[in-house]
Amino acid sequence: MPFEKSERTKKRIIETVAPIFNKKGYQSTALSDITNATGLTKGAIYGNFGNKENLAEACFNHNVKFLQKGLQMTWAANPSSIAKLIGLLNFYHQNYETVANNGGCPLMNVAVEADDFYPFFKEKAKTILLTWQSEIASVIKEGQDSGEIKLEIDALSFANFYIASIEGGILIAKTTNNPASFFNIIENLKSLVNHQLKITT
Amino acid sequence: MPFEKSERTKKRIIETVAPIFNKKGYQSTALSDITNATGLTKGAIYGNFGNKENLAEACFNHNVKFLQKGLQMTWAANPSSIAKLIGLLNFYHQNYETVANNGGCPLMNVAVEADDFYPFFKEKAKTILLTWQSEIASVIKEGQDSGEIKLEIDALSFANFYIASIEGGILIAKTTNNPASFFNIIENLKSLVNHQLKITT
DNA sequence: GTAAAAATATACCGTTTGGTATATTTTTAC
DNA sequence: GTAAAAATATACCAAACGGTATATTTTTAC
Repeated sequence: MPFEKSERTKKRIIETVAPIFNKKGYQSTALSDITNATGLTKGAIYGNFGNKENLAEACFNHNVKFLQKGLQMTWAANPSSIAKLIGLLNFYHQNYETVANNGGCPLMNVAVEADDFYPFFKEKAKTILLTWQSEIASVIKEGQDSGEIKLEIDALSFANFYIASIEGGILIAKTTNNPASFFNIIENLKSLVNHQLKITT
Repeated sequence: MPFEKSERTKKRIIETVAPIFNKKGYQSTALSDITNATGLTKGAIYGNFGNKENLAEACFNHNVKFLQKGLQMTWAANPSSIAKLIGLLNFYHQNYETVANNGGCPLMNVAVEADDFYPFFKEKAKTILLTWQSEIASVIKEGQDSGEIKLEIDALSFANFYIASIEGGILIAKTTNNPASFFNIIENLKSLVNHQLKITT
């Protein structure tokens, strides 16, 4: 079949280079980093991706996909709203090391790097962040409809707080080399979900 | 007096370049950005700072100083522990626009950029972060000693949560161009301080 | 005002950057 | 097996990078 090898090579390049972009930053990762890591030459890279920005975008999408799948799997595995919110916190806890070793949260990395100078990447980070926020908020609203979660809770406000704490927690844990401080954030959020959101009958 | 002009020029360079470093990143800010912004030549820059890294460090210190002074002023202005914790949140609220226009939280920016590749800057960010954390924790402990704050609160754990939420809040607000989402985090934290920490007689 | 010293500008250096045109190799289809 | 096509490697380009040696200007001290 045509294109088959090309697709396999593209995939291999993305998987090899995505962690490097996430660690060094998209601007600071040089073509030489890419050719060294893959063992390919510039000709091969440009033949497959056209330019550095296309490859960077493909790698960013790949980095984000891991976290998006985690949310989808958590949603699918847990019927109740409270269980979804707790389950997602468990997912982040269990995968902290993986994320940390991969260079941290790709959303945060791109947001910080692109914030003041790369409008395209910034817009992408913004969209994903808002989607994430509204997905959490929807779960809270569902819980309110089903009688699981207190009606006086502002769904969007709590979703915002939930996400901010997680992102800040990754930042602190990674910077101080102390995973426990991230786990502490997770426990604090669980406590908020169980005692501030949940209706205890 | 000798050295006087040199000191004034250094100060001017730092004040001009510090926001650029904070926005573009320390690696991605080129000497040409520096000479263009200051109107000086490379000779002048190198005469004053020796190399790019020294200038970057001086600018980072300058960027952090604003936030450190805010904490000191808040501590000095508020005798009680609860008032200190609330006062600092007010300080962050009031200065959000200033920080955002300056390129965001310098600690976050340096932590993200330096995390996986620049050990010196990463160590610096780590130290400042831990100092900040322990300063918040100390205030909480003082509040516990004076009978203002519940004894069952884990001071370090709450300090960690407090800082993480603020950092995450800045990230989200800046990325989504929505200051309100940062103010929302601030209000949530105030609520936690007033209802979870404070002893209400 | 003048000489010494300090600060700044100019002109250069080697290296690395992203990118491209072309040659070579590998894969595909028959 | 062979010819066409696709993928990769090679060799190059101009521009930008951080940095430095030296010349020029400005400031300082007397």
